[in-house]
Amino acid sequence: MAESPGLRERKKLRTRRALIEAALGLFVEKGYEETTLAEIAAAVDISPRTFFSYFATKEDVIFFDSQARLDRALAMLAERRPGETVAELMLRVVENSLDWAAAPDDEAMGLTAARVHLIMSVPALQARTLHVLVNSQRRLAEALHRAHPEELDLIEAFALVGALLGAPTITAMALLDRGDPPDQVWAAARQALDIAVQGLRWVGSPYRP
Amino acid sequence: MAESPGLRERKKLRTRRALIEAALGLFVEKGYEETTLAEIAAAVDISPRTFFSYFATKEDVIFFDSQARLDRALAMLAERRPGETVAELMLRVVENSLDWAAAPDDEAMGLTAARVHLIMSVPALQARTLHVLVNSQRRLAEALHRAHPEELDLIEAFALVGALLGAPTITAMALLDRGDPPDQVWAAARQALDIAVQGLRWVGSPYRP
DNA sequence: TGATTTTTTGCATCGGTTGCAATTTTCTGT
DNA sequence: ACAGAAAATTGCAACCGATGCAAAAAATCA
Repeated sequence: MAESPGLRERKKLRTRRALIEAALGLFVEKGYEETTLAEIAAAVDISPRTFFSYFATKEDVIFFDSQARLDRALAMLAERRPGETVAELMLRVVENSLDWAAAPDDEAMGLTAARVHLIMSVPALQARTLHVLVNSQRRLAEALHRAHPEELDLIEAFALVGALLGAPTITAMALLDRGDPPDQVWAAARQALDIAVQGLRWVGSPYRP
Repeated sequence: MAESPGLRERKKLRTRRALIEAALGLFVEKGYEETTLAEIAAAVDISPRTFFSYFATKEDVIFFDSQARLDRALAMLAERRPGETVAELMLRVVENSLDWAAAPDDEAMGLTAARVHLIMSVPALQARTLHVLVNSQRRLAEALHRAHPEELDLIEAFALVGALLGAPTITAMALLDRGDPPDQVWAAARQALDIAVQGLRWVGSPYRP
């Protein structure tokens, strides 16, 4: 057992990849809603019915790697460095995940700029993004609490993760949505993260009408 | 013009209300996905086609009041009190919006517990909730910045709103999802909000493996 | 009442999704 | 290389949500 993957799995991987690329290409070319499942299937030369043995839904072809991304973040949680506070650990995790919008087109597997743009501009995909995001935040918080239960109770973990990720996330989404260039977006998200870390008491001064 | 509403509009309001109530009842009774548009229409005795002149989508029958809620929050932004910092103002807005999960069943118009439960348990509705939430956060941040541009630049506003709302939001969603009772959820969300306000440097101590 | 405007309705259609059974492809042991 | 088991692919029918369109019904107004 554990042989090198047979023809079956190699083929399946290839088809999967082809589907992702074909779909993305079509989405970019003619829009997400305007691209039909049948077209995607045709582009890869499989029957429309077979599409659903690769992806459960049309959306999934866009979000194929969200699980892997979460796994990577969860793995980072296990590598707390000596002398590091929990907050610093989470900060590292969040920074690492900020590649989200920052990574330049990564032929291999990354979020291409085209994908980011799609995700930000199609309402159905926006909603799904947020769903993924919040699920991830939840899992992160739970893992963080489990890993260091003496330092953080569950609510504190949620608050930590929610504030730390909420600030850069909404910043990034808003700026991406308005079409700001990715590097500016990334810088703004970093800045938002810093502000969240520092706490909010500093913001502003008493109102003198 | 601006007469008392004629029969037409009264009827339309009544039908709208009936649709909301019938739909919610059916959703609770047999599940969201399992309830068909035709059934909802039949319960109110209109043709299925007519449903779409009251709500654009099936989801909308659940989210009919999200716009009003955002408007209320935006209105609060305009009422900054003397001596209040921007952060304190936002804090008040967020606290006010936390009624979201806290309000007991409100015959009049509020989010009933049943609705909260539906929203938390049906993935499509979860996604939509988040979409609404993030849009609201974005609008709030933009309004906040516009109202007090000397005190907050746009990024700071996003960070403020994102952290302040992100912390209680994810806390509430996670706890509601796991079935915690609403009053506990609300308390936890309040606590998460406090933590976000204070900033996160305090969390935990250096790691000594 | 009769003419006008708005609402409702039926119908046909489309796209995403699922269940099922038949068919084809790959794998396993010999 | 071959037969049979296992898995993947396919076509087909059906369901549901959603949309466009034109006919029918209801409300408004003169």
